Amino acid sequence: MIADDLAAALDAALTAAGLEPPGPGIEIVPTKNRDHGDWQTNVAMVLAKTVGAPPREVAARIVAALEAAAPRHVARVEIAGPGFINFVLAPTWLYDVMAAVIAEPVTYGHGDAYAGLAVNLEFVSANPTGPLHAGGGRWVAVGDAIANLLAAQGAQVHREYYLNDAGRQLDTFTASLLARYRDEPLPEDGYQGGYLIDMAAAMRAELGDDVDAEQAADWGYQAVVRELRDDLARIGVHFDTWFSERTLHERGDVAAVLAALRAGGHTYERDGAEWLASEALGDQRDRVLVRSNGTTTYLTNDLAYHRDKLARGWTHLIDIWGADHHGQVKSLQVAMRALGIGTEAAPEPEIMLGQLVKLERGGVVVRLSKRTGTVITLSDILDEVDPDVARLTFLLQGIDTSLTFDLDVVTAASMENPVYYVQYAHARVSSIARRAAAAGVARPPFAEIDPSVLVHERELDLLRSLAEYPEMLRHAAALRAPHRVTTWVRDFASRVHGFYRDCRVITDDPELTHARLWLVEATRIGLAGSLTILGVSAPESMARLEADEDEPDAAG
RNA sequence: GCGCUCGUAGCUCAACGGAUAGAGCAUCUGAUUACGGAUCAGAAGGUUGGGGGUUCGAUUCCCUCCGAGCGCACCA
Repeated sequence: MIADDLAAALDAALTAAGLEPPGPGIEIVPTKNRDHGDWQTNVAMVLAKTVGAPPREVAARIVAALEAAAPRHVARVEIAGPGFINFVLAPTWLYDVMAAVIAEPVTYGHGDAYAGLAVNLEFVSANPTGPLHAGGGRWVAVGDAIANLLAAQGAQVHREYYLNDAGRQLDTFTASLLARYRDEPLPEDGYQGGYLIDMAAAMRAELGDDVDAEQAADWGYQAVVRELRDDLARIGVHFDTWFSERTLHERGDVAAVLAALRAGGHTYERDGAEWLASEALGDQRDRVLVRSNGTTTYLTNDLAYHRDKLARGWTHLIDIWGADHHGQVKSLQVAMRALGIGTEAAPEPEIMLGQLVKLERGGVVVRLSKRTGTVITLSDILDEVDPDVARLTFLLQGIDTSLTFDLDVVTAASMENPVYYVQYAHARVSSIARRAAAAGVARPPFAEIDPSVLVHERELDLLRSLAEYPEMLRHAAALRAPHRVTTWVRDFASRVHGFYRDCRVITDDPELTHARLWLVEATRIGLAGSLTILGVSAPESMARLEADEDEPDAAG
């Protein structure tokens, strides 16, 4: 590819000019502004200091060497601005891009940055005390997309859901369920959500009128987990493992972790409890491992859990947490290090914090709480919009920013959702292919077409986007930032629509028609590939939008 | 009080330390007897919260102030 060619040429030029080879901070990237050529490098500016000459002077030496042995496709090399070296390329470089896309219709842009890495990605993991709420959909969509991103870089990825089925919250849940079942007052800070009334009725229908506490605990837990699975299936996310916290206690994993920490001299007694000396390791303060009543804290259990994931063979752990849990990040990572796992620079687990979703309805914030009973579930959302809309809405922005999910905008006015804009682009290009086939216009083998007839700016813009796609994917994976894929595909879709408008594909000119049909195919590959990473479908056709006036009026 | 995260166009958000900070929505102007108009073209909109620093270059990194959200349990 062109990036490698340019890098090699630059490397050689630096040597020829008697300069140091490229080091950190030096980049060869596509230009943002077409006035600056097609690709650019900042090498002269970075080297200026050590060379002891002005950047433009250094650039001049490099350019002289570059011109002596110009790499393929390079039409011109220019020095610009503070010392950028700009490469002006012939369009032929883009025809190479097109060939590369066509050669890998399913995996174009994928890489091997994480080949050999076995990642355990834990996300969602909402407590099994009720249905997934609407805001939790963010972790569903983001986690699944990150898994896809990592897999596209060669990692083996395992999606895992942790069920906190051993804590006090589950007891409270059971007590609440039982209270609803017996039509008694809810316990102090019980779950007030209306869903428990429905569950109690379902339990009565299934088990009769003599359910005891133990049966209720078991049935309630099973019912909730079943519901969680169903909700996730509705949005198309599959977890490879549903891990039960109880297992850790039953197998003695928790006790084993405690023993290891004691052996390492990281624990001490105070006030009848057992503490981890975590402040000395970099935590804000020391943490309790074993309460004075003899039970272990979440931290101890979590340590056992993460150690188990590694014991199961995963070489890297990633957790996605809500930002409201950020206070626990340091504790867990520091304690893992006390167990000899991970380093300060590369902690295990890697924890991604995501800002919580703010739900609005008609511009008014809706506060959600299973406790107080205000529950808008993911399932409620999926009753109104299809999974693609829900997913892309959650993937529009980075997880560092708090996301406002306006239920009215996303549901009632869903036609404005960007997902349709992108999917429509895919439906359009698919339509062109169908149209051509119906008209008896066969696409000759790619090797037999002449791509050089593709000279329209719209056509070249499509190929430029596709040229950047692999790097974008690699970067999005490294940053665990699927919203970059969303940004890319929205921009790409915009170029597709522009191309569609200005460049008729099926014409009287067979050569142009053939080349454009292949360009359309490359475009389809880019759209479908990126949407697949996002977990959004790429439809070949869409239902025609009906004009608002055609909607049956409430008065009529 | 301590800590984490954030502050970019009217609104919602982008932007590997790079050149003139970009999109969508909303507003205003235009384009269609259609390879699907759920589209396209254009206009307008900014002291990137304030102030310092690092450097050839800062929305990005560091310090400080202001503002917002969230944590600071022998709950998870």
